[in-house]
Amino acid sequence: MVSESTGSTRSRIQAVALELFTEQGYEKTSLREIAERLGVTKAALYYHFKSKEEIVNSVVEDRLARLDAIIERAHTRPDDAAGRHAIIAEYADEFFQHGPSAMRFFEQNQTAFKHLSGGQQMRERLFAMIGLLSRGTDSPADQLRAALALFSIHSSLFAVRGPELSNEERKRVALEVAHELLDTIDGKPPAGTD
Amino acid sequence: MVSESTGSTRSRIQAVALELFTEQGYEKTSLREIAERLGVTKAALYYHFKSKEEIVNSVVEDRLARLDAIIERAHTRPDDAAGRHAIIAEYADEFFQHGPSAMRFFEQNQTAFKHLSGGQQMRERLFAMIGLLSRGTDSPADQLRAALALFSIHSSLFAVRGPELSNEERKRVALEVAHELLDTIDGKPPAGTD
Amino acid sequence: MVSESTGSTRSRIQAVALELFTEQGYEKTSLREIAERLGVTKAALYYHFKSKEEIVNSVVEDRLARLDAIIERAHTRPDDAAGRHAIIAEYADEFFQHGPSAMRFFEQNQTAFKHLSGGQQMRERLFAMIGLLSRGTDSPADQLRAALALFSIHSSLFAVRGPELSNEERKRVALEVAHELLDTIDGKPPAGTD
Amino acid sequence: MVSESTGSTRSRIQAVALELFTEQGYEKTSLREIAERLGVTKAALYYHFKSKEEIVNSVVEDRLARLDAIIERAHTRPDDAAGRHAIIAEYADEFFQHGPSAMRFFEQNQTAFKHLSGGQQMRERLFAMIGLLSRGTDSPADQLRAALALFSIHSSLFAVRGPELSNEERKRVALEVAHELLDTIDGKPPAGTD
DNA sequence: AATGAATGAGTATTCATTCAT
DNA sequence: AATGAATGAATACTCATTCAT
Repeated sequence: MVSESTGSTRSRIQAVALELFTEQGYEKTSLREIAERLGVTKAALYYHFKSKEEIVNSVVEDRLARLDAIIERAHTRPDDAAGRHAIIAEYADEFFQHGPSAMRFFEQNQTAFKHLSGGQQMRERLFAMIGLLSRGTDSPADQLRAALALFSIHSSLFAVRGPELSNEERKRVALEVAHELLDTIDGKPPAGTD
Repeated sequence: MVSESTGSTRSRIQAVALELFTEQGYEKTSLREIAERLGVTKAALYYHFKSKEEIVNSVVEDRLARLDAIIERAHTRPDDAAGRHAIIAEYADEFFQHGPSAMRFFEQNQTAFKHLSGGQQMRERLFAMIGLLSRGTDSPADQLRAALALFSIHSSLFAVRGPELSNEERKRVALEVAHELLDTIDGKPPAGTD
Repeated sequence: MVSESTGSTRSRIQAVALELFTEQGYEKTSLREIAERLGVTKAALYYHFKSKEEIVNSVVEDRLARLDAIIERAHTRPDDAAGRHAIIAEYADEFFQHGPSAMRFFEQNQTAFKHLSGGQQMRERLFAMIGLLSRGTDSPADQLRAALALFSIHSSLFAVRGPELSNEERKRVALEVAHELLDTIDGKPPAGTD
Repeated sequence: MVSESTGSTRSRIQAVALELFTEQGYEKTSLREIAERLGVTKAALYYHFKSKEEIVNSVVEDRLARLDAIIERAHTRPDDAAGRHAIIAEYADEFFQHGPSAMRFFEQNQTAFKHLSGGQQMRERLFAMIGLLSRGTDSPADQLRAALALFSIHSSLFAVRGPELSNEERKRVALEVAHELLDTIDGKPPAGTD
């Protein structure tokens, strides 16, 4: 209702939409609600985006681009513990910098995302990450370790109940646990783990 | 359109609802759709349940009861690696026996569940499980390990790409990784806990 | 707004829709308007018909059936002036009995009907009639005469300005002119025309 | 998307509008659609015309003027078969020269035209033409013959199925049939009608 | 001569729910 | 144990139109 005219209308729509979609879910959030929060009419949303789905896609788009960059660099890294550490570290940096909101958005809307083009691309990227973290092994256990290493980053936000943990601390903890998981991959644990 | 009339109408409603809610999400699934699949009218659903939410709750209810049993038994177990193994093993048994559908249902509908009483209870139980798996430690890393041990069970269904893995094999893999995580908890191997 | 409960709701919807579609056009007539005239809600319309288009189709359906019957009988008639007289007479009977409303409806909504399945079928039937009235000749002029014979029936409603003409009289006039046109077909004018 | 920039924007708008209104109907055609086809914005349309209706009126205007000229000349012609031939010939010339598009536009949008000032004027002119073609007779049958003579011109475009007929040929056929109709007018029925 | 941004009123359609039978 | 008929409130989306630039 109040229009704190920060930024162009287009990006204000994206911000409010991201927030509401995350809180209440994509389906449950109506365009009326978004418009009201911004103090504009529904028709204004349609001036900037041609459908509800397009709002989602536009929000997802730049996270997708950043993920793609990470994935590209990951391909060039050595297929060993050190390489995997580097990959997950980059992912954690991205996640804690721009990410929590976008990722929570994604996790909170899994079913909706199944049928949204932006969502499907997100899925693909995550599976690509997992694949890259478990390159060179076919072991099911290793694949699972790679997946959990990734989830370690995501989960650190809500699974760790420590009341007043900074994001920096959460990231450190998340990486610590992720490293343990990644180091077990391939049956070649680094020397000093025992 | 007419499902095989197996079981009472009431339980057929629950089964179809669970399936559709999981596939398409709670919000996206309409009572009309459920009714049509069963070959009855919407009004029939209202004979058996007094609202859409109540269908969800009734579906969740017995899983909740079983989870409660597991949690109760968990309280009596020793606060060491062996105890944790026993807890997670029981959880895995439940999950792979009745569970995948119910759990996927839950994971696919996180936002909806935030505002559904059955969902909130599910959340509580999961956090209780994580708490029990990391009893006796305040370490954030340990809490995260406990959470990931739980997610190891859930993730084994989709994160492991092995094409033709049986549920039995998935369970074994999930527990293998879960054990690694749980065994790292506390840095104080069973002895010094008392 | 007033609900003179004549007939089932379903057929009252059809009647009101036909009337409004004819007066104002299909596109210009909203379901809200139809519902209001009937004193029901829009949702009630959707209980009886699954879309706006379906209302049109259902209205057109029985006229279509009657037209088909006429066409079928027309096939069995001799391919001469007498046969053509019989065909057009039957058509005129149908038109003046049930028809004016339905036909005006059709003529007033030509563009809409192009994209409505019921409309396309109507078109087909009319062209079939024209074809049957000009069977056995390839002469363009004859085809045109056949078409105008048909339009003679339709046009008699509005083209004849005589203020207080009964439908019976209009039909007689229409058939008189139609006969002239049909009798010229095929270069075999009936004996006394020259 | 960008049309060949032939002619001023104003007349390009008229051309595209006429085309779309005829194909899809006035109501169904949106200004957005027209603007997109031209590669301009909707607001540009409003620079040239002050409303949607005004676009229609402007398109109709010059046809109206030409019709008026024909009607004026018609008044001066003798009230006999030869005079009527001259009138209909002039009308056919106009119709086949500029007309088919404009006339189809009119016929395809009858309901819309009822409430559009340009449309009402078109109606008037057509009835005036019919009146002039049946001057001097009160016979309903003659009025109908006059109307059908006019429709003969219009119908020749679609009612004659001859695949590759030129407009010139269609005109000839149309006039042949129109003449037959007009020659019967005047209460001087051919011998055998009684 | 035109655009970018927006609006107010409307559209068809869907939904969860109710209730008399 | 269920249906047929209906409702009120909502939804995504579209339209003709306006106006400052």
